[in-house]
Amino acid sequence: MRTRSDRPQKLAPFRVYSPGSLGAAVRHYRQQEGLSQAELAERTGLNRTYLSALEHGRETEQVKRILRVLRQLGVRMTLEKADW
Amino acid sequence: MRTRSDRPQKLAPFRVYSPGSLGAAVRHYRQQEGLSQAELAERTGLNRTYLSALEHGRETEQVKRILRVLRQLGVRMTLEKADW
DNA sequence: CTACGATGTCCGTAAATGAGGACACGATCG
DNA sequence: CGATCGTGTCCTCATTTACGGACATCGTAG
Repeated sequence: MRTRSDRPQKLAPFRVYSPGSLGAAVRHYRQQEGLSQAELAERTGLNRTYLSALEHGRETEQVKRILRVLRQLGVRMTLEKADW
Repeated sequence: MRTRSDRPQKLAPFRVYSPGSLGAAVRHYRQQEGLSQAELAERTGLNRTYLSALEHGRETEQVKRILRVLRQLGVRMTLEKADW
């Protein structure tokens, strides 16, 4: 079982409503993990340049399209640390 | 305050872990709104062909990349009806 | 000061992908 | 049956975008 010693901690969920907020969340979680862009890039097989752009909410027509669809449907997107 | 007459209803949140699950969620919410792909396409200014592909989770590289980053960071993405 | 790590950013290129239009199919309606 | 609607799918074209490499800046440790 799990002891409640060091609490799982109510990790605030991130509300994603734009490419910018998505990027901010990614950066937040990346730093929380103590990873550099380069390390995360390597682990995910992605380009560091891409990650930098992602965190800045740039180059993401795609994300905007999807968020537009969700907004139109009245759906909210949230990100949160999987506490398990 | 808010009366509990017609409950806000515990709308099940969707867990997004792949392009496919994202598509399934979009379809679910679209139908819940009683919209056809064509109508949603018009309202969002997107192409119906694109929406069809999106709902089918047609391996959108973009989404996969982002989900890969989130998974690597141990972050969970969820979609849910904004009940307001 | 010097060295180094982290990050922002620019460039050229190749690949991914959305737009638009068209056609097929199945279901429903009259 | 014929008409219509919703959706899947295919094609082509133009645009978008990620990759890779390189360089500049900034902060910090030595």
